Amino acid sequence: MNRTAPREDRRQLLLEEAARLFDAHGYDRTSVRQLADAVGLQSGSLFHHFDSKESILLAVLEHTIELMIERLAAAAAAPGDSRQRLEALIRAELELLHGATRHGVAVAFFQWRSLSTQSQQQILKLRERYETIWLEALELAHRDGLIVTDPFLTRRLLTGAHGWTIYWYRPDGSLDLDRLAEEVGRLLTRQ
Amino acid sequence: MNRTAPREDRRQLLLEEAARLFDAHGYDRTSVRQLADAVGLQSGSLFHHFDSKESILLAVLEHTIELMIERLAAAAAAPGDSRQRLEALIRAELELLHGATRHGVAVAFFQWRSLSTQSQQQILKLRERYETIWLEALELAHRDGLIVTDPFLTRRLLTGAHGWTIYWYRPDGSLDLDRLAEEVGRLLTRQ
DNA sequence: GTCTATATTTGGATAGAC
DNA sequence: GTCTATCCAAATATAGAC
Repeated sequence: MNRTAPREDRRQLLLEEAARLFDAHGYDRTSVRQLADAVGLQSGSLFHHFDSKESILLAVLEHTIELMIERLAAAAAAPGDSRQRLEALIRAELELLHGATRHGVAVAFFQWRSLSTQSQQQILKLRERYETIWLEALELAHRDGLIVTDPFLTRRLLTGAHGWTIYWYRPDGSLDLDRLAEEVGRLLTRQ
Repeated sequence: MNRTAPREDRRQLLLEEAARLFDAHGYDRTSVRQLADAVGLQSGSLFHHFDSKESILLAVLEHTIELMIERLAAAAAAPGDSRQRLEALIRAELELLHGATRHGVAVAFFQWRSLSTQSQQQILKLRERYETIWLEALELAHRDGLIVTDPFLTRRLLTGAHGWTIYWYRPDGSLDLDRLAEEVGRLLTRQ
């Protein structure tokens, strides 16, 4: 059975706890001692697994964005016309932002500035694969007359609108995620 | 002549430089030594003007949000129908984000999490006055059938879309600010 | 009101035993 | 692979002279 090896378990656990802490307090205000505590290690022991604190953030981001690409690609691959595809992507991104993956995704949206310039470039390259999926769907929607603003511009505005939901949207409130996705879709496409 | 006193000049200069540095590097990665350097002081001398590093961030935010309220209120007070008012507010917010006020406004959007919980509450109260102006305009637009999504939801999505422009929009590029504002307006209102 | 000097804490990271 | 112990740098903030 495809059971993860203990070695990978430990690393995976650390990445999850790191995502949670970086999301809750910000990368800069999270100490390596807090990270170590969260996985039941002494701070020095962390450096057996990672070269530096920054490399932990980098690993969180890489892992998270790979996952984002996977989920978004799956949503884009579902059958349907351009409207249905666009709705699927909106729904997928909101699920990434508010489902089980939320901590890592929040970090991906709002903590990348704590990386060195070099690491930022590296992450940007990864992120481009994610954005390409979006752009293809938006260009299709544009050709079909579903959206009238430029796809590139539309995506950038949408990125901000979606990312910001982290700061106000609670899926257990009166507006459920399906409904939010629907409203975003209405706003984006012909009303 | 209403000339600012030297005492106020110094404080004002520090707030401007602090906004610039906090915007460029983030509050947490800006040291008091850098702040002091930027205004030609030794680090210890800063504490004659401010109680703590956090109180500098708080002062930047208070000053900036007061200014945001002022500008937004002015835009809202201009004559015109609900569509024109909405367009004026969009334009005003984008000017705040990309004009001379941009550093402070960027800090207001993305650095508030570095404040203590108490200070965050304080800033939130101030910010509510800003948001009230938006909500009134959006409710008007909603009554006139200009927008169909809930005004409150619309504002939250718009906040994110606008704030995120910090990370990609450059007013000296091919898309000027008037044009961007126009596109945002198109997206928001009936297309 | 600014300086110099420094107290004090905390942070990331390393060394070497086990 | 983890622990203990600790190094070292950097940070915020303070004290007291000028």
